[in-house]
Amino acid sequence: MPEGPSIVIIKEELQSFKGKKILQVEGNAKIELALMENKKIKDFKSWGKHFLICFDTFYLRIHLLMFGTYRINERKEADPRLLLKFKNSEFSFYTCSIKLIKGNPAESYDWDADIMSETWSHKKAVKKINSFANEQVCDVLLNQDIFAGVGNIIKNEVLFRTRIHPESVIGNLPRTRLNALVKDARDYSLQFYIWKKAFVLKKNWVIYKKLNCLKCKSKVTRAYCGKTKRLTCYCENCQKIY
DNA sequence: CCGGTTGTTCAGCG
DNA sequence: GCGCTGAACAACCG
Repeated sequence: MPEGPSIVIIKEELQSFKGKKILQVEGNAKIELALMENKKIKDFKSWGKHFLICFDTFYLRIHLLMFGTYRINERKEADPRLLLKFKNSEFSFYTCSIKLIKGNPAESYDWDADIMSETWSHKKAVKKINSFANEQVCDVLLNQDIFAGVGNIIKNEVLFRTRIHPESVIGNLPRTRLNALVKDARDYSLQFYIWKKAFVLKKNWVIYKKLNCLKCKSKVTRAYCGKTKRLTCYCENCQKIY
């Protein structure tokens, strides 16, 4: 479920609940559920992999982690972490992290760092990346302070699309290559969103979990790269190391 | 059918 | 206090 584009899709699917009054709250989240009863949902927001349910004086921050799921007007068999019931409708979240945070999310996030945001800033991202000169590209792409919403699939695909070896060191990347990387992180995330909505995301993967390189047909290398040690699929032949 | 994983946090250690 | 490692969480897919 959980890379940035998928969170934007959740936000869209829940739009009809905006402004509606919550009649009943259930779930095993370790928060004070009663606080939401008889309150109206002010807004839904997303920042990277965070999904936010906003109320007047607080908001819920939901992170789906690896296995989180949700349902709208239907239930899973498992106990919901959070179930919000309305007059003739409901939605629920499962196996996720939920925090209740006081205040307004507008002030607590760097919105320009969200890869899916209308206000995404390429320039700010480049500036931040330059302070990680000794880090590997595969780690920096997963840094949520720089690329909020980019996950392991987007990382793999972007590195292949830009022909950059995952273990390249930031300080060695020519400026044009760094710009291409940042631009494609944004472009591919928007593409991921379109493909995901059309249920054709997986079939459009070009390197992630592929056996052979689509371009040169050589065997795709699989390794747990960088400090993050996340599965990385890449082509030794087509992706240049800097 | 069982191992791996679209993710993050935290304890424990040197 | 730092960086690093491993555990914990927990469910679905191939």
